[in-house]
Amino acid sequence: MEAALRAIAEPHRRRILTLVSQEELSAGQIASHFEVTRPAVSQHLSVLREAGLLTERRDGARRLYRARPEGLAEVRAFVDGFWAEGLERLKTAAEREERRMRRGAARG
Amino acid sequence: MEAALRAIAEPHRRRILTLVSQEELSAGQIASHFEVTRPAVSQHLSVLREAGLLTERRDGARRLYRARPEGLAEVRAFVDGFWAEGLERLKTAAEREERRMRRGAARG
DNA sequence: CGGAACCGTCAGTTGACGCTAACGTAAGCA
DNA sequence: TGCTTACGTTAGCGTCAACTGACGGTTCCG
Repeated sequence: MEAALRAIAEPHRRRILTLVSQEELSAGQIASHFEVTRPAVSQHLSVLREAGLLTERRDGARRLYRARPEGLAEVRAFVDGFWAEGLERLKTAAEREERRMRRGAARG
Repeated sequence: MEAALRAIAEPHRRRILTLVSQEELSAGQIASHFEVTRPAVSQHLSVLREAGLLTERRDGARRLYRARPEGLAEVRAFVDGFWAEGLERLKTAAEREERRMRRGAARG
């Protein structure tokens, strides 16, 4: 999970993931969307691949990349769990508040 | 979103968030769970607070912290959206495969 | 084989991050 | 007032991350 989080914490890499989530693209096609040099994009692709967020496939002299959403499973579990806890807490707080209101109304 | 992702990419900060997601804790109580020095924890708390993942409340000489799950809204939207896209893609791929299987069975 | 296209990798630099030690501040108590 | 507790903040250091430029390895075509 650590690797996945560090990977998507970088804006370029999030854009790369978005690009290859819809269609399979080559390294050159991906690099053409950015202003940084091609080696930089290549490094980002390595980071994403080692984090399990990308699959690499060779096609002749090119390399095609595609998103691998399963790599975000742990991250999703953490964030969703945290979110659910938060909602639960807000809910119980609201209920507590409601009980207090009712007590107040009953007493005057 | 950038700040939130960078914040939760650090293991100590994830543990801090988990700690204060259940109950409100003081800086000292939080620091007692770690082996790093208290100033280090204080810095982590600052990062989390500036990322919108924490609320700070003063109580006399102490400062109480509590998780703020709403700060993860954008992160959750990104990850969940990515996950949904992936599932959809896998689903259509499976359907395509099924059609191919049926064609193969019909022809021989 | 020669050359072009496509892409990864290797130094090397710059900036940011996480940490510790030392200091400063605000609240509580004798 | 003086001491203690509870924290945040700053300066400084080591380390890592992101980037560029130069180079090397494949693949395809004439």
